[in-house]
Amino acid sequence: MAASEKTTSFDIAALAGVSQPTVSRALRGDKTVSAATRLRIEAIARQLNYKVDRAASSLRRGQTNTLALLFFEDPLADGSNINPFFLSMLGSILTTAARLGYDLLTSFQQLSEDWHVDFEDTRKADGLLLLGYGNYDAYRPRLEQLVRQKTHFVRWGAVEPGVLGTVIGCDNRLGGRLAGEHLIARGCRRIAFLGDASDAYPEFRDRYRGLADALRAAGLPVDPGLHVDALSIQADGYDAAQRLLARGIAFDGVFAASDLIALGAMRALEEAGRHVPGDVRLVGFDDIPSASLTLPPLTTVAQDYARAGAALVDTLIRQIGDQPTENAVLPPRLVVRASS
Amino acid sequence: MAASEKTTSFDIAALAGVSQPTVSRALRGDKTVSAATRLRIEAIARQLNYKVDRAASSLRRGQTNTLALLFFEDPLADGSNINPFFLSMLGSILTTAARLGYDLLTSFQQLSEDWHVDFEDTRKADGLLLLGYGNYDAYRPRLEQLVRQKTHFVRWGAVEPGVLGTVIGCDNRLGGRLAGEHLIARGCRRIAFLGDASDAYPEFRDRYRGLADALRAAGLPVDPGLHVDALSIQADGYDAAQRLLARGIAFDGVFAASDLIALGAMRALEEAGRHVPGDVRLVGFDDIPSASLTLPPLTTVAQDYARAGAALVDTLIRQIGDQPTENAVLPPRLVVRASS
DNA sequence: AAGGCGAGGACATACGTATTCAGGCGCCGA
DNA sequence: TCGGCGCCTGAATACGTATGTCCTCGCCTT
Repeated sequence: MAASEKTTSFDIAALAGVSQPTVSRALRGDKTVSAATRLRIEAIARQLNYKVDRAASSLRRGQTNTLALLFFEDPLADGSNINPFFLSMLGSILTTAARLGYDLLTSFQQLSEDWHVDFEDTRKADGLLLLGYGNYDAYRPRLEQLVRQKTHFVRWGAVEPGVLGTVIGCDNRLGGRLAGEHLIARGCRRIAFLGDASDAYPEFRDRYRGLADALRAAGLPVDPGLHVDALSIQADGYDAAQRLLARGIAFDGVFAASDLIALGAMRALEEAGRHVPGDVRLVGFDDIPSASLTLPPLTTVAQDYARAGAALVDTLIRQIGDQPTENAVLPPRLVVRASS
Repeated sequence: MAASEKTTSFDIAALAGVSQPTVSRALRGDKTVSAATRLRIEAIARQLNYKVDRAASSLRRGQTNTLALLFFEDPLADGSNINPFFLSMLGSILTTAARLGYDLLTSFQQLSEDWHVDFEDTRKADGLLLLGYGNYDAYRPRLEQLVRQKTHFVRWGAVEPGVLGTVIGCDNRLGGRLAGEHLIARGCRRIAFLGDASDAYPEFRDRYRGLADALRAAGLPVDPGLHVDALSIQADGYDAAQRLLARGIAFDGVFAASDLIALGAMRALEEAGRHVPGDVRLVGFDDIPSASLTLPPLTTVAQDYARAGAALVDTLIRQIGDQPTENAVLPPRLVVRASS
């Protein structure tokens, strides 16, 4: 314990009476090292609390065994407000990465202008995990650059033809339909949609399409007047609901493109004296932790974030290992609570 | 753009007509490089999209410019359930770290048995950030080892004499007193406390002491029968409230040691027909994002997590730089909502 | 005019590990 | 008995950067 110097593989080698390369081989499980030697080396390493130096190993091998997680979002992504839905994925991402021998670097987009090249060029990480409800059009050039650079990355988002890179996402259209069918079954006839449904936000757009599917299937009209744009933050949901109210058009149900939007809308509706669910039935999307705690508890389309996180990491690591990977669509699930 | 090889400082050097060391010095801002040379090198580097290789740099300098964030918590820390209060700190931690030139590795304790040595020995990170409401007694040996190893680490927790390492925390006793005074001012005379108040959980203990301070100052008795142990998860709060109810002792106020406990208690109380705040006034601690969304919205003692995260990172980095650091206590703030 | 001094860079090398290549040793077959 | 073939292991080296040492050149001082 006197040694204040760092323990290196040379120290282990000396004690084991072998050379440094043998130590390296033994600890990496190389089969050319005899079992007896390996066991001896492992014992000594454990005893001295020796751990392979990450930097040296990375430098030599050219890979870091680290993944970078990037929260990228348009509105207010100042870090104090990371979308709780993505935050919920953190647990399973960490667990899965650790199980596969990877560490996780966390960051968010606003922190560096060139996040799309930074992690690759500096060799900080072997691959990127992109999480966020962003403006797809705005990010497209950067994604293109990632593809050009052959950076390994997996994104959470809308799975559709021609999408850039590998994408894992949920079946947003199905989710939208579930929400719509549920509201219709509850007697709603005029269902508003809060969320930007342009191609820049394909996830929200698909949720809207799902709602439209349900409406048409029930023989109900799809009224553009009942669609209000909103980004995925609470303040935007609040504004959107107010704009909807200001239009003076009748509605008896609201499908919000995300739970955060729904929370904002809920407040605006209550402030306007429109009681939920008495006057207006409300459904959200995501099932963030707060959803079950609101007044009233929020009916929502739940995404399986545990499975999502695992799938993201799994896919990314397979991609890093140059194995073929595919986009994946996870099924959503309707969680009925009191708001509808 | 043809080069599929990695760009190195040698490439830049060749193009700039200087040696590799000069490139290194120029990019690190070394003053022995003339301004003209530096500008030339910087221009070429930018053009080639050159970035210093993290692994090589770390190996050579012996430091990584990376911090490790560790969520450690006793109950249910399976990652799917990271305490939202600590999650809320993530934003300011990321921001502050980035501003000071550090990356952030994230992990949680359950993932590795020897987290307390891993990050230091592998040189993955220059320092550790420890976040969690843990059992202090259980962790003490590990903290002692960190101190022995001279690992740089800063912990969020209770600041008190004889504490191990550097600690940033909030004034829990003051927070407890604020909660107590508020409940007393609202007319409560028999206030229950939900939370483990042993020395193993010094933060909860201090909150309890603060409550006792307030009671005594008001000339009210401190009844041990009104104290029920609970760890900081919702399920435990639910159980604790049920145990309290089962005792059959009268109470008109509840101070929960954390918001998660309060949320669980709120449900148990409602299920038992004890209306909040009509029959029982309830106050929590932390001000997690969900607190304002519950039914009724939760009165709570807010911790300034933005400031907390910044202080943690700031202190840790100063410590890494061998500058003297001190424990710090941040003032809490009472946020009055409908639950009281 | 000669010595000195400072600025600006080049040279050599260290950081700790992983891998390629070559060699030693024992055992088997002919 | 000898060549050869595996099985292990050692020697040498590369990964890309950062830094200590030394050198060169130009200018200033006396």
